[in-house]
Amino acid sequence: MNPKKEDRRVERTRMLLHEALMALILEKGYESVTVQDILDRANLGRSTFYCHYRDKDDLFLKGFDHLHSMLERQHAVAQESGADNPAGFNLSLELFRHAQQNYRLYKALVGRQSGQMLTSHAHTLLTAFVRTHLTDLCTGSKNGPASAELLAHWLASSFLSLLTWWLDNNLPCSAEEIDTLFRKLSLPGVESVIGQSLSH
Amino acid sequence: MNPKKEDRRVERTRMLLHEALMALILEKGYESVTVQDILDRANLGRSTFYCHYRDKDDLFLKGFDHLHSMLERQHAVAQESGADNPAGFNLSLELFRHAQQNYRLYKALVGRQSGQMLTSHAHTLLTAFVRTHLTDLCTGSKNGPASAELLAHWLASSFLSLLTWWLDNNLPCSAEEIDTLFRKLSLPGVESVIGQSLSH
DNA sequence: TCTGTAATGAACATAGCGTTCATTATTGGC
DNA sequence: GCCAATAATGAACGCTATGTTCATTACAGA
Repeated sequence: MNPKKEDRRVERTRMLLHEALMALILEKGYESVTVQDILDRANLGRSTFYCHYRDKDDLFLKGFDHLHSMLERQHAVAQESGADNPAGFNLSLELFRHAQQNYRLYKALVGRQSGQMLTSHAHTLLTAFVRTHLTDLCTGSKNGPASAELLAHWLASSFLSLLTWWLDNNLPCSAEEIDTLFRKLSLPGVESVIGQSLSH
Repeated sequence: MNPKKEDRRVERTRMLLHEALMALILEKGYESVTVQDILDRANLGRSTFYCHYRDKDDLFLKGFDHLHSMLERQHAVAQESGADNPAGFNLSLELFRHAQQNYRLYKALVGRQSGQMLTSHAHTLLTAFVRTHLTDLCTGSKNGPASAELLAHWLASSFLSLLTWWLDNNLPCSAEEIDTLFRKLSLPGVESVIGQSLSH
């Protein structure tokens, strides 16, 4: 019953699959990786894969939950460091830097060649994260049809748009510069809609 | 040699295929429409399809070029009506209205359920269109790494983000309202980056 | 050592794609 | 109205990839 005592073969197998997928993503891009590719790379049997995961997306997303943890951690940090940064926007620079450090992986995942799956998932995570931070800012302001939901959706799109451009153009500027650009492009719009100045 | 004198069976066949695809998109969404579905609906043979088009995307995009024509026409109108609207942004309202009129189709095409293909194509078209209008605004301004290319990319993303949200939420407000929102969100950012005020 | 559980992998069923080719239908030119 | 050129047909095929089944084997832990 103790999960730790669960057969460690399981954990090992899952790790093998995940690592094989990651390596293949770097080589071919997510979309063109096939289940058979993963199996060959990990030296595992076909049925083994389907014992653990429903399909390729499932394998990837299960391993991708660490981004969610990362967002949560960032959330906690933002909370304790007080309101020196508004609406969790400080996350953007961290993400740009992380993308810079893991350039090839990010490009394979979120670049033009990648598919819908990941971008869509990342958008969902980002939107959810930003929304929680925006809710307080939006309540009480006469923003008409502009809900926190809409703003979060738009901000996530704005961020991913710049990230994609940055990666597809092979990092033509530093993470700090692209982050500055992101803020200069996005924050004025948010301010003008919620009618409230955000400290920057 | 006169293209008009080309066998009119060709034109008819292509129209049948295109209409079948459109009808099916409304029913099942673009991604889940299969070539066989189109064939069954159009009552055409499999080989006939591949005589005319490379694959499903090809069929769709060939028929989709009318949006490109629409953009070109809009371009011409903007040219002759003078510079009363900056940067071709007057296009946005037209597109929102068109989306409202063809609600079900747009939702099937650009909504959450749709795939990458169309969104990506629309993004490319929009980016190209906006870029030509931005080039003059950007030259001569000290915008650092912010190129017209980047701004166009970002603006297209911003527009598509709002369009998607609007459609996925079943048109919670009017086309005019969502367009106003688009401008309020996007234009301040553009102004702050190119350091130049855009009319209203 | 024994026992339950995980891994195996070959075989199968399914689905969709894109091609081929011999045959049939239609059209425009005469 | 007839003919030659061209378009449409559709069944059959090969291919790739998916996801499932099941009897067998390997192994970790008590």
